[in-house]
Amino acid sequence: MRDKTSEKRHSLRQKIIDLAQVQIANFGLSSLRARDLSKEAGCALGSLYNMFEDIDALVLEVNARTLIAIDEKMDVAVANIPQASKQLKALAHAYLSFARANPLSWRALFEHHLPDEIELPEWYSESLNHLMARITQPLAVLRVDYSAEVLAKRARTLFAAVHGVVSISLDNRFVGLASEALDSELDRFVDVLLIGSQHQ
Amino acid sequence: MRDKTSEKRHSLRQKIIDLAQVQIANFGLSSLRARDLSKEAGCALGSLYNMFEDIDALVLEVNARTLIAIDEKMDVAVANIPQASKQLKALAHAYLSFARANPLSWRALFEHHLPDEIELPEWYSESLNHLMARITQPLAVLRVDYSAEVLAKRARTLFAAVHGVVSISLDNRFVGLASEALDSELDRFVDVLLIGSQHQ
DNA sequence: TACAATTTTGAACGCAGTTCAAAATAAATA
DNA sequence: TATTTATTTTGAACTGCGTTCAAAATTGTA
Repeated sequence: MRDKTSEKRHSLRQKIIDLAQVQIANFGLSSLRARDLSKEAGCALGSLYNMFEDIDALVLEVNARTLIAIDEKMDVAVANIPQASKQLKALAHAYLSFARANPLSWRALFEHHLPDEIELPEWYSESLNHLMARITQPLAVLRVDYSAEVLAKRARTLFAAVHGVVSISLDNRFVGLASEALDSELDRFVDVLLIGSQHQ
Repeated sequence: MRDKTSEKRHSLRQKIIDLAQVQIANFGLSSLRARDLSKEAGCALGSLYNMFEDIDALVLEVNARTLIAIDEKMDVAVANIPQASKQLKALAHAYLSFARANPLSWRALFEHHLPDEIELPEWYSESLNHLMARITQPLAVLRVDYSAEVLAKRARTLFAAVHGVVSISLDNRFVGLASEALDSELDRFVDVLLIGSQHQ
């Protein structure tokens, strides 16, 4: 009967992650409540803390899924594109497109901060690295002169820049670019980066 | 005696903003506590809510000061630089330098989110616009062909990109660029943007 | 000085994450 | 199968926080 028990545990755990994911997607990270989740999952409040160290740990699970979802979109985006520069553009647009389609899940990735001293779990960092590798690949083709080390730096800088543009545009703190304008602005931006990098 | 009262009110208000500013600078936005502040300020808990609508309003005051401080650093940074492209680089470095010197205050600017529906007060938006104008100015010199509208878009995109690079580098979520490497990486990055923009 | 208006106060409220002793359930043993 | 032991689940209770508001203190006025 051990299987039955641990199976139930596992399926409840998944159910809770599912529910948290939906909640974050629909109402944002700040709307997540331990009590709501346990009620929806049909378990006791304390059971949540049997499944997860704390709410942060649960959020990490949801964010990991978001990272995977972004990665999958990126995978599809570059699938039939042979040219490396076009691949990079496609990646940027896929990122924007995901952020637009899933703004609250996407924002949760960056809103969520672990308390100081606490490190990200390795499996989470690996997801991040995997995402970064998506960028490294086409960049390596464009800049065969880059060492692995430089390549890694440039890939992260490139990601950071695109992320910044998407981020500030979708946050409505700064008076916004109209949403339609954002596509062409991002397109042009990646062009500028590529051209600049080539002429450097 | 009316003057005495409103003067005291005003100085208590300033004192509370001062205290909140120090607290955020030293221990981050998430360490701010209404009870701590009132204790340190030597007033009752309720008095805080006579001075500020809520804690968000207080945070906005602190963030406004941070924006002003950034603006001042930028002002100094470009003071003796005639060349527009060098000014833009100097602005980027001033931004990085401020973020590095005041990481928690700087992070509070972006960590803090008002609840949905609630708009930023106009005086705050104006500070943001003022900061943006710092970038618009040299960019206008470099690209006299830009209309005012395009100029505004490009300035914001430029800011967003630089912010993204600084942001992701200082957040320790992504495996970090060594701090020394960041300066030269940012320098090169702005070069790429400028060169790319010129050749576009 | 007596009264009215204003300001300050801090106990109390609601809500949220987290804990943990007790209850329920499952496993092991006789 | 009946009994004991181990494991898991439970939810009331604890703590900490932002916020409120009736009462107290203070200030202004007649």
